[in-house]
Amino acid sequence: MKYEAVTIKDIAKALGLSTSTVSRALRDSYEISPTTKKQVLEYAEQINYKPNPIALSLKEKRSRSIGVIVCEIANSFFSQAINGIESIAYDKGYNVIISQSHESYEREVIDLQYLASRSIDGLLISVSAETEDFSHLKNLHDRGFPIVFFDRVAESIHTHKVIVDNFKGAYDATKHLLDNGHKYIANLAGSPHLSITKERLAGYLKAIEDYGIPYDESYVAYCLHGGMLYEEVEVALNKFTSLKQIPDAIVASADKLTTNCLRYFKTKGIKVPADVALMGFSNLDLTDLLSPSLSVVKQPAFQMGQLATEYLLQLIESKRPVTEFEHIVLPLELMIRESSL
Amino acid sequence: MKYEAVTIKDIAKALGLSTSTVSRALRDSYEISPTTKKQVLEYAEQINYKPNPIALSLKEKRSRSIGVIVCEIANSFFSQAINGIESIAYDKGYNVIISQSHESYEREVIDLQYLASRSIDGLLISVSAETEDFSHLKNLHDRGFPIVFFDRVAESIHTHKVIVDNFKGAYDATKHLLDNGHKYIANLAGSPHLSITKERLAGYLKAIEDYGIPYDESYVAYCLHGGMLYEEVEVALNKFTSLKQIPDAIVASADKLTTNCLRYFKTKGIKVPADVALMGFSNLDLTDLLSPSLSVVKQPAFQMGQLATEYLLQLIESKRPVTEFEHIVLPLELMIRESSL
DNA sequence: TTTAATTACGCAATCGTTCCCGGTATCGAT
DNA sequence: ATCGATACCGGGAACGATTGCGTAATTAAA
Repeated sequence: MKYEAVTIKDIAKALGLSTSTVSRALRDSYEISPTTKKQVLEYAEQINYKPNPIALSLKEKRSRSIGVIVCEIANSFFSQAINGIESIAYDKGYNVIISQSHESYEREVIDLQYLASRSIDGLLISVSAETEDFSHLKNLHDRGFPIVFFDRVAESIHTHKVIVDNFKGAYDATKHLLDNGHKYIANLAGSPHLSITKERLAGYLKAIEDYGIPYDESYVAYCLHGGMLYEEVEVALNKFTSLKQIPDAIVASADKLTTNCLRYFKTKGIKVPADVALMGFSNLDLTDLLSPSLSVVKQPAFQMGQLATEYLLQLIESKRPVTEFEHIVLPLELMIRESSL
Repeated sequence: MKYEAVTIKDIAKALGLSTSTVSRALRDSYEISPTTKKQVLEYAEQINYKPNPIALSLKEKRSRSIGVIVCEIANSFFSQAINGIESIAYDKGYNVIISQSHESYEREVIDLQYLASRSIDGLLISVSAETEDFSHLKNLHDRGFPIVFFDRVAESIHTHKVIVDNFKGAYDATKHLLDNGHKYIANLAGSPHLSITKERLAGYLKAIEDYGIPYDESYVAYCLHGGMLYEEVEVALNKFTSLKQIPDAIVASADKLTTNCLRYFKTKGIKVPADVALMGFSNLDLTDLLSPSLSVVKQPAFQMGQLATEYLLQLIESKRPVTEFEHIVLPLELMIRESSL
């Protein structure tokens, strides 16, 4: 079933004018007499004329829409970031087209192809947990396509990036556990390919080093899907709990990692923080209602989305190639509650 | 900074052919010789030619993208529904453009205008809590624009609708509390304008009626923003707790209502379910980890998104006007846990 | 009264693609 | 040798809007 919309031609025909005149009248050009303008404007209003954005896109070679690729929108960090993205895009008159990679490299590549084939003016992306090869992004970027990374970045691509101080966040979280007397702190890490995983791991390592605790690699476990699958978290935690010296605290490096960790403990009847303390990265807004209430490292997701979008629009609307790129590092917020005591 | 993409003209020029021939070769027309086809295909591949979807949209009068308007994507029900929407849209080669009304009528109208001005082929919408007047949707629908409602529907508009059995969900939830010996059951309701609020309220009322409990209107409180603001929930619960007969159980009729209710009790030191039992509509996937674990009525959000999208695409791709509309009512799932015992 | 300037509008190209018309060339059949 | 058929390809309009340029009509200036 077709939805026929009114065009500038309909107005022109009805009023016995040319399309040029109508177009100019609508744009309030000085070349059109006040009489004609009034006539056109009134008729356009009457028949509810709306300019066709697709025709404009074709002519102006811009669609006024931006693409966003994240792993999952049903993840509080990303839905909050998208809120930030949307708030800026909305103000500037841009559409937002969202795609999910579901942590799959293949899907990310397809999404990118799909979006980049000229229906978007620029891209905001937080790469998938599987992504090791960034050539799909690099190709596009090299051809001048505006891309801004947030949270999970491709280090090898030289463009704007908005991230958080993952090193410090993990360092502070680990330090807090150490200060509370924990000695055997394990790190439940995300995908080893991700920049954030590496940085958070480094922060963790530095903290235990600063406290004179020898590094034991069996205290670090990676989850290739970033904790999206309960099973991978289960495997990792089974590994920890079967060590001869069971960890007395855990730092979980991502949202799903943290909650699935809590689920594991609940299932196994392990008491938090009595048996094991827990502190994780999370942006859920009800971590305070969990049992026990969760100590978390919280990212300024909304602000990250906003900043990334501002930089992207700056790239898109810049007249000439941009060569100076910002590398924004935002602070993280530590929220200490019951689970880490 | 501009991103120049290759067009069919570039291929035509490079190969000394006309654009018509190139176009036909790319679409594998029988009118083109195998030699020419091969040549064109290979060159197109080489220079990474991708057809311009905007030019196609202009010509075909369809954009192959659908709009979605929800109140908040940072709401588990909606993010799950969007996952369902996206899964179908992706399979059928459609883009998804998401807008948020943030429960504001004004914003919903603007979003709709923005989307409907011909950059989308159809719309999926769950109306905002504020929306009483549906004329913005009615106008569009009357002009043949494909719209499908899910969850929060406009009863007066005759089109496909995908909802859940809210009446039964609320009835069963209330019945469960009654069966557990609760007598003074309050209903924390959402916006009185919403269809779901009315249906859920009706289910609640029927249950207490069936159990011979007289209806007392002071046991029902509406939250105009659907619980999005903690303050409105606080006001409602303050009202309940100041009654001479304080409710011994509460049915919360929406996600945010439920969690904010729990937050209120935690803040006030009210024990759940010892002091007051709680049962609410929620799609959070960690209600089992809350303190206490939450009894919920859960909606098949993903499936709702999928179904709504299938019906929308059916409308969009139908050759002639559709006059028979589906009114899908899906069952709800009751998950009994600690908070309602 | 003639000329120059101003006003107000139309024509046509453009964006990238498709598709309806043609057209030419080659071949086989008569 | 002529005709018809087939194979193959190009020209140009169209989608909806913008815009540079041309021009008629009107007005002002000389």
